[in-house]
This record gives sequence, structure tokens and C-alpha cells, in this order.
Amino acid sequence: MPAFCDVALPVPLDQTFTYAVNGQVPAVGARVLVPFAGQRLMGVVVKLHDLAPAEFDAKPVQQVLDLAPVLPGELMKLAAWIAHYYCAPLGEVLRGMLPLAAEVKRQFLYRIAEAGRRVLYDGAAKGSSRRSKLTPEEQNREYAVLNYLESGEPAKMGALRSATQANKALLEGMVRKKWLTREALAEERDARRTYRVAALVEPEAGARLPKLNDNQLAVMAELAAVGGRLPVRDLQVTLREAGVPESTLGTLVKRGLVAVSEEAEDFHLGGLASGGKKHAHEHALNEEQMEAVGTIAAAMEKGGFRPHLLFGVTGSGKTAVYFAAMQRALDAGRSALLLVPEIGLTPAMAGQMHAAFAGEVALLHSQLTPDERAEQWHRIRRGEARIVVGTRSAVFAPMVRLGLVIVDEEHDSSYKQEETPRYHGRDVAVMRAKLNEATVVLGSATPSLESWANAERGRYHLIEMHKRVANRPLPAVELVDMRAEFQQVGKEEIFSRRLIVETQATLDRGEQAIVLLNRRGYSFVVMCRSCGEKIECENCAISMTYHKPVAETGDGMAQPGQRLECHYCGFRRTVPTTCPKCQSEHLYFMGVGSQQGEERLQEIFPGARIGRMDRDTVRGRSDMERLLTRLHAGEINLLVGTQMIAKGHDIHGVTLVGVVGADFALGLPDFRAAERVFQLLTQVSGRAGRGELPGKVLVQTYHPDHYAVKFAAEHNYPGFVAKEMQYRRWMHYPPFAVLANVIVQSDRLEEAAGWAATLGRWFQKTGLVGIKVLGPAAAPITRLKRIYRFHFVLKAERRQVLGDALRAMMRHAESVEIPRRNLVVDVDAVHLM
DNA sequence: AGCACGCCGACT
DNA sequence: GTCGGCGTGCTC
Repeated sequence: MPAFCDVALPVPLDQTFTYAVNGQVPAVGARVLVPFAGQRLMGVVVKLHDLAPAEFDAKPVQQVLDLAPVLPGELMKLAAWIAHYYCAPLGEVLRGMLPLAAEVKRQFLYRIAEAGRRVLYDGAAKGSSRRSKLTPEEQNREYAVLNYLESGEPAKMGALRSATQANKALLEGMVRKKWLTREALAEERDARRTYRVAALVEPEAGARLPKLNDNQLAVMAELAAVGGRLPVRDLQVTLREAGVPESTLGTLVKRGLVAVSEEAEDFHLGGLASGGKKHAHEHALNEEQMEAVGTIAAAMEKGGFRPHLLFGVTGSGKTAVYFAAMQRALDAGRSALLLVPEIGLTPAMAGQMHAAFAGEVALLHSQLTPDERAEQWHRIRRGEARIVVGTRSAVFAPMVRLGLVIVDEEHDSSYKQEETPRYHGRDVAVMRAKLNEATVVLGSATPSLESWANAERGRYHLIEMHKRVANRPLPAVELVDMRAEFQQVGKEEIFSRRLIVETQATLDRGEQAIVLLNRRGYSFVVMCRSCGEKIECENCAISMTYHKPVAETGDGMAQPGQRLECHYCGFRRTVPTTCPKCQSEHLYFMGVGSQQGEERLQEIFPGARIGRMDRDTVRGRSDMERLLTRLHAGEINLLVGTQMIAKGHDIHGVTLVGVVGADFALGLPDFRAAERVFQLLTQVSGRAGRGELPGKVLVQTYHPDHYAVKFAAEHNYPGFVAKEMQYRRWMHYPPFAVLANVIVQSDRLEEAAGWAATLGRWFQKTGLVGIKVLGPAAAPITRLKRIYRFHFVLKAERRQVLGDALRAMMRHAESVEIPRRNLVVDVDAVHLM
């Protein structure tokens, strides 16, 4: 029996902690409850051994939470790989893999202390309370709490709250005064939600039906009418309407005629689930699609790790290929995992999934409650759900016999997690497939340069689909030179005359148009004409965006009032009438956001039925669903929105796409700017002409000669990628180098600057071979959420060299006492902000 | 990250 | 002489 175990805990420390095994031996991959710095934490066992630690006494494990590992071996390996590759603490990686946060609820056990007893016995009149800042009522509650605990029996906060109305702050205050002691308690709870089902009990052969009264007969008849089974809550509704008392069901249960059992709650799909398209994978596939499916299926059959890049133009029917490939995986007795970008998990996709795979599907996305998430997780772990569709973190789904991993829109930057552990879902998916010896397919109409390079180097097998389904043509793209437009019109207008004419024509023909305006809000800069100052967030070095109040819309959706908002930290303030710096009244609102676009379109096209799709109008899952339903039904014929509208929606009536200000990013100092613009233009263009009628795209641009814009207009991905590769090669950027962004941050400017300088000197002195260090420099966003930030960019030709350099830097940072939390390491950073 | 522990000013 | 507010440092 091993004497010790190493446990990974969810703390930002690059180490595991050793505990003494105490009685039951936990398995590697099982959860344990351990004492840690006066707390009780849930951790995952990563190693069992007999090596007694020399420098400290290992405390005993408090409780073993799982007999068997919650995480199978390959997920433990994947976690270790992520921790190493992304320089992240293993415990934090593991925390991100488990949904079980929902199952371990942190709680405290309160007990009366000596001082508390004295207060209670010496009586309320005595001294200390007079000086208290608490209200008399709060003091009364404190006494109630002391009374409640007087017997010496400890109590949880829940019990104290219901008995005395004490809240957390009150109890914490009493602990501080030493009236109470507090003991951390982590409690496991069953995250499964269940509901009761009533079912008719099969009568024994030959048994005579016992005598029943009218009420009882009514219940039996109701159950028989629906096939013998009905959830109790539904049955009760019917009975209430029929005037049958609820107790009747109980009577029937007692008489053995009806049985009531607990069943796991099923996952609810949104309203589009049953309607609309069905059996996408049964549609006739065209030749290219068949070939793609064949290639993927052959790879699965051969077995082993086989990465593929599926490059298919927008509208080429990649989704149908995914469905068919997943069906092949099921047929082979394997399971399949489909990753989609954050916004890509549209209700339509969920509906198609359910139609195609019914009970085999588990959906994992950001809007599940912790309980729902845990439930899906368990269904997958038990092998009940063999088709899993989800966003980034679904890459950790505990699949049984995983045979196929698909990453849809693999270029999408939402696969990159922007907090620790800063992993890239696509790259983790590839590693996962490798560990599981599964086939992996990365799909996109605009593959990332990294993936394209991997295909060119022969590491990924390239599958191409050049044709749209039903031989539909790609839309014609026309560039509108906004510099010429300005010269001709003589003033700055949001929409060009060309776009207005085309939009009008489209609406007149009874077709639909969408307009991309890739900024939220009304105006994204508020500037003072007197002093040139832009209004910045109090917490961040970021311009605040003006949001205009909107009159109450018909559907009862209340809109927030007039305000300035920081899109990074969420800080809001009222709109000043004078410049905060110089008191001048000449404040100008500049930059057009989607909200202003909508308003302007309403003025130009008063008859149009306009809808807006951005993070302000689409907050919950149902918002998106409602908007898409109205769009499909033609209730909306002109949609304006941010890049949200560019992602994957399949709306057949759309024949015109207008693009406004999407090339703005080309002016930014970001080596991926061209790639981003190309992807956005291509993706949004792909929304046009997906139905019977051909589509058209108008791109308003100030950079009509830029290669990203020109190649996007020609639907020429190979052309774009060739040019962009050249540039990346010259500049030693990915995919010709690997890169990491290192941020040094502190709420004190001098501290952050000092640490950055210290590290800068170390880099210089150490002279790492094979590494190029840029910096230290102020980060592009110098202050974020009240924290000052400096950064370095590290580039290397070899992955190994980069990792070694980062780890050496982290060791040095530790030796000069730069706290770990003030050092952010972002390997393969997508945004260098 | 939390959470103890300890130092210090405010108030009786 | 207490209370409680916050900065510092450690966690198997």
C-alpha cells in the first residue's frame, strides 16, 4: 500500500502537494479532499508513492471522493501535456476538465466559541454591543445565532440562515470577533436532477381488476391513454383540471396498481429542435462530400492517429460531411466529438444533431447550468451519449471509445482560452486524438495559417471541397472604395450609395440582406474636440463605447439606458456633458457601431423589417434562437450585426451581404490582422446565396488594394495564403516560428515596470540561444481592470526551445520573488494585447 | 487564489 | 484596552 499521494490542487502554483494516504487508497485520477492552508480543497491524485517528503510533514488525506478514477488515463495524460505545453499549473488544468465543481460545494461549519458564550451569558446589556456598528436588529440576530449554537452542536450556514436570518457577512463578523469558530467543510452532493414518473403496473395474469372509484379510474384511464407512463408533474396537471385530488395517485401506488420511479431529467432542447431540417446526414451528398466522408471513414478504419484538414468553401456542405462521418464512427462502435466555436452552437445545429442522433447526443456549451453540465458529463462517461457536440472545453469530454474528433471552423479564435490555462481547443483536440489514437478532422473555409502549414508539410492530410452544394455559385463580391465615395459625396456617410441602392433592390425583390458592422454600441470613441482627449475607462486604458438608449421595442425587451461602457471590464458610466479633462462642451461621438448602423438603416429604409444581432441583443441562448426564427420566417428582411452574423448561419433567403468597416483592423499593429480580415470577409460573404437565388456581396473598404481584401473578393484562399505565408516567413512569425506572450502585471505601475525591467535584464544577460525576445514594452492595453501591464514577446524556431526558455524565465521570476500570479504566460498567444 | 497572522489607527 | 481594516507571506 502506497504511503503517500501527490495531489494537484486548483491553486496558481506550479507544483503538486504530497499527502499521507490514510486508510483508503485513492486511485490516480480520483478526487480527494485535502486540508490546505486552513481550507479544505478538492484535488486530483496524480501519483501514488512511498517517498516520505523530507522538508515537511505530509498531512493526511481527509476523504477519498472516488473509488475509481473520475478521469481516465488518457485525460490525465492530456492534462499533464497541457500543463507542460502551456506552462500552466496542473491543478488548474484539471479543474477545467472536471464539471464536478457542481458536486463539491464549499461549506462552513460554525460552532460557538468561549468568547461567544461569555457574550451570551453576560447578557445583552453589557458593554461591547454598544460600540458596535451593527444595527440593533443585526445585534439581535447575532444573539439568535449564539442561542442557536449554545448547546455546542455545530451548524452549517444554511441551517443558521433559516433559523436566525443570519447572512454570511454577519457570521463572518462573529468569527472575526472570535464569538464563533468556523471549520471548512466540502460537501459532495448529487448533481443529478431527477423527476418522478408514474407507470401502470402490469397486472398479473388472470388477476381481476380491483374495484376502483371514479377518481381512481380517471387516473388509470389517463395513464393508459398515454401508453402507461407519464411524468408525475404532467399527470398532476391533468388531474387538477379534471378535479381529481392529488392524493388519488398515492392511493393507487399503495394498492400496487401504479408505480412511481425516479428518472434522470432529460436535457432540454430549444424550440427549433423538432422543426426545420432533419437527417442532414441522409441528404444525398455530392461527389466531393462523398469523397471526404470516404477518406475520413477509411482513416478511422485503419485506426491510429490521423489528422486531416478539411478545406471546403463556404456552403460546400461541411456540416453534412461531419454528420456522415460521425455516423460512420457510431457504425464502427466508436464515439465522436464535434467542437464548434462559441457562437457556432446555434439552435439549428442542436436541432439537426438531435434529429440525426436522438438519444446518443450530449450537448456541452457555455449556457448549461452546472447541474446540466455534470449530468451531460456523466451520460458521456457512462457511454450513453456517444455523439458529443460542444464548445472549447468539450474537448475534455470523457468519451468512451473515442474514434473521431472534428473541429469545425478550426480557424476561429474563440477556441483559444483567454485565462489560465490558456490552451487552444483545436490544438488540444489534435493532441487528444493522438492520445486516443483517433481520427481528427479540422474543418474550415479559411484555415488558419498554422493548420495550412501543417497540411503543406504533410503532417495533416488535406481534403478539399471546392464546390458549393447543388452547384450553387459563390457570391459575386464587389469592392466599394470609400475614399472615392467620400470625394464624390463630400461628406462622411456610413453607407455608400451603392450599398443603399443594392439593399433597396434586394428588399424590393422580397429577398433578405445582412449588413456586417463589426463594432458593438453606437459610437466607439467619445473625443473632446478642444483637448483631443478620448474618454477612457476608469479601470482600463481603453476608449469607452457610447450606447444609446433605445425606445422600448414591441417585443417587450427593455433596453438599457444611455451610457458609456467599457467593452473590456464592463464598467459603465453616465455620458458626461463636458470633457472630464478640460470642461469643454465639444464632445464628439465617433466611430459607427451596430446600434447606430441599425438606426441609420431604419431612417434610410423605413419600410424594412430590421433586426440586430450583437452581444447587446443576443444575451441568452433563446435570444439567438428567436432572432433566427424570425429571420427564417422572413419576419426580418434586413439584419445588421457584428461578426456574430458571419458565423455559420444558414439562411436561405439572404442574397445580399454588406460589409462596413471590417477592414479597420488592417491598420492595427497585429501580425494576424490580414488573416483576420480575410477570414471575416470570406465567412460573411459565405452567408449570401445559400438558397436557390445567387448572392451578392458589397464590401466597403478604405484598403481596396490590400491583398487580404482583394483575395477575399476573389474567393481566392490559396492566393491569400501564399502571400501571407511569405510575409510570415520574412517576419519570423507563426507558422514559421512559435511564439509566446509574457505579461508582467501589477496594480502598482512602478512594481509592474520594475519586474518587467528585472526580467528584461535577465533575458539580456542569459542570452538564450534560438530565442528572440521583444520587450519589455508597455502592453498594447497598458492598463486593464486597474492592473498595469508590460509584456515580452518570445519567438523561437523550435517548440522545445521556447518551452525551456519560458520555464527558465519562470524559475528566475520565482527566485527574484515576482509572485506567480503577476506573471502571465500565453503560449501560442492569439491576441498580443 | 484563499486565508491566517500581525501590525496599527480609531474609539471607549 | 479592544475592534476591525488591511498588508504580507505561506500553503503538503
